[in-house]
Amino acid sequence: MTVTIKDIAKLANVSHTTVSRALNNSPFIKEKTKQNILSIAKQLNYSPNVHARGLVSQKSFTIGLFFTSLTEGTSSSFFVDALKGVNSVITENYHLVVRGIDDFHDYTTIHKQRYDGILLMSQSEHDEAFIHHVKKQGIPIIVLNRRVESNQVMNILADDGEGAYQAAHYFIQQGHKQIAIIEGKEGFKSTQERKAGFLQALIDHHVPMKKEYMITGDYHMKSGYESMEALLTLDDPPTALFCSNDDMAIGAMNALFAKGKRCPDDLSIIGFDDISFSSYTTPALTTVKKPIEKMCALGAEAILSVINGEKQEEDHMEKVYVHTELMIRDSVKKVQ
Amino acid sequence: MTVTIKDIAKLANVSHTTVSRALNNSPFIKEKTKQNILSIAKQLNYSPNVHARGLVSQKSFTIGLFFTSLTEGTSSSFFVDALKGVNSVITENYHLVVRGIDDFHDYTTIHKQRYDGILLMSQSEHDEAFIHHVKKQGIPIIVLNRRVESNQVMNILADDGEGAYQAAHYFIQQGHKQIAIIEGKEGFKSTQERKAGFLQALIDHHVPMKKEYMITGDYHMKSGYESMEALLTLDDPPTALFCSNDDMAIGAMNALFAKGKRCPDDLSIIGFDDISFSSYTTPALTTVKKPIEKMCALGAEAILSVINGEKQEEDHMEKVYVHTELMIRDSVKKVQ
DNA sequence: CAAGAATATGAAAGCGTTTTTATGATAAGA
DNA sequence: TCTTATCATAAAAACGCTTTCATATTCTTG
Repeated sequence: MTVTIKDIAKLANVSHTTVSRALNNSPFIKEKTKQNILSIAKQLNYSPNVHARGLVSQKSFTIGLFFTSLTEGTSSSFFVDALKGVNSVITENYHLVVRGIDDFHDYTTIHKQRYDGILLMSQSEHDEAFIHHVKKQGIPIIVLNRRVESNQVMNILADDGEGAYQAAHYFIQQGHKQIAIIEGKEGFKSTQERKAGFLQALIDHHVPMKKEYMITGDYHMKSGYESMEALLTLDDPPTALFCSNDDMAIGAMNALFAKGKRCPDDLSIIGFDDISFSSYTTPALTTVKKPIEKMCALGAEAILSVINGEKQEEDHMEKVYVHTELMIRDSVKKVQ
Repeated sequence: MTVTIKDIAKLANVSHTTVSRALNNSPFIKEKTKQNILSIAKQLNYSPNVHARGLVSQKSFTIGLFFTSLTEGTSSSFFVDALKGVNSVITENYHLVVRGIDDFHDYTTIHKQRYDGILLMSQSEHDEAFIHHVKKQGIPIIVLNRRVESNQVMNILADDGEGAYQAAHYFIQQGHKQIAIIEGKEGFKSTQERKAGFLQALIDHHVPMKKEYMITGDYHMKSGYESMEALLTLDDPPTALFCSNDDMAIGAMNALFAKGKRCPDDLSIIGFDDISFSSYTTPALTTVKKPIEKMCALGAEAILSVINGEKQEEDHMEKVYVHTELMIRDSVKKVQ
């Protein structure tokens, strides 16, 4: 039924070995023979059997794109951007497999013969066990988005701290002195880094911080909404609010509206991520853009170059930082 | 290096045949032998070589999740919901491969030995060529979201027409008579169905339709924004607006605000899809909920049952409709 | 207790490739 | 003309598994 190299061999009157070589354009084959074989293959709509090939060549032509979780803590645009980035780089004959780490009970199926390489969009330190397993299997892995301390792991990062610093700095430039923060999900590295960058800007510019101005969220809109409600009950509410992601910023904005207040007149808001909705809120949300798609494209290129033997995994061991950018829109007011 | 059934065989002092049988729990194996082999396998962290297995069993343990396009016309939440739905159903040992049809130059790599089954989240009639190819290869396929006329194809659909009908009907119930529509991307089936359902409701309730009230969008927020601007220049602007998806509804809402008008006081709006942002706009968007995740889960189950031989593809040939639901929130005002 | 039936295991073939090794044909050198 | 080097192709082995067919062992039963 399905056509194999043996079928082609028969028609071309050569051995299947010759066909294999012609298809992989080995130099030891006469040009004429090769062309003949190629044309027959095309005519028969031949497609090599991936399993047979994989069995002998020990390659799977499969790249894994893993997330910490598919269901939790990942905003959908984040997700899609990552997929697009990887997808734009890998060629047709590669399989891109998408999964969440938390889908697995154990890691026995994460095996070198199944994945030529793995991209991990990491959002939590709990991913370490997974990374360790993958490294142990000898699968090339590149961790995106979250800093991994080991210098044995390829790492591409957005400078979250820098981005948060930019946001806080912008508030200060605009004259704000009472600046609050809604933090991300506890335990996430991004949560810590953004908070740290934010606080550093306040310190550097001698802006005092109140304990009541620091609220823990979980990256969901709902928590932004609820945190905002809490802030509004304060005797001395802030004039500016930095949210650790856009979802929470939008939630917060909405809570503000629900209380009859206005943005940016009553409160200025900055988000983080620049999801596609940010430019369509009212007012349009000023936010820190994180180049997810670019990071993933870079990551995919790096992993492919390792797979194809063009580079060694060791050549990629420095941390690569991709710059964040403050997207200034309409949700911040200049005071005084 | 990697452990094979032969290694296990040696340790267990049996033939590799016996190991294979024990691992696949064949009934012809003594319980004691089997347990022994299983424990050794576990101890060695054995994981079967997918290629070897696939080569002989002609299975790939790979499910393809295809979209019309990864980059165009697909809102990100739509995307993620689909992934979640499929993912919740398939087991660990399956590979889920995600791709856009438009990523492919030709379909030679879409081959039976590479995919045990394919789920197509279809958004355009241009997908027919792909569907045809897949059918010809003998790969079980299930088309989601878009009605395919052939009764040789498994099909799971949301009743888009019904949903649009509900939306228009609700407008009419609330007393609206001047109802506009921003349509989706041209050529998409969903665009046509939603429009048809919308118009049908107007017809059934004797509400006249003006040509200027029908504007073609492309499912992106920007087109919603621009279409709204156009509507506002009309001498006799509508009091209600149905948008073919939420993204455009949000864009439209924003254009309304930009002109200093208010929703729903000056204009009532209903969207379609119920993306996660819909409940966090101000006002919260009334919209038609489309159960993407559920559809995909159903689809995945169906395809798995076919793959596992529990059902025949023929058993699934009726069109399955999943009901839409009108999510009533705050963006529609009762008039008079 | 012998003989056939039932049960448990093993040997070998085969899946479709790539790769290593062998062989035949042609060209070059003496 | 004969040997040797070069080139093009073929034969065979290997990848790790499943499955068919054969064989050894144990169990029935008259």
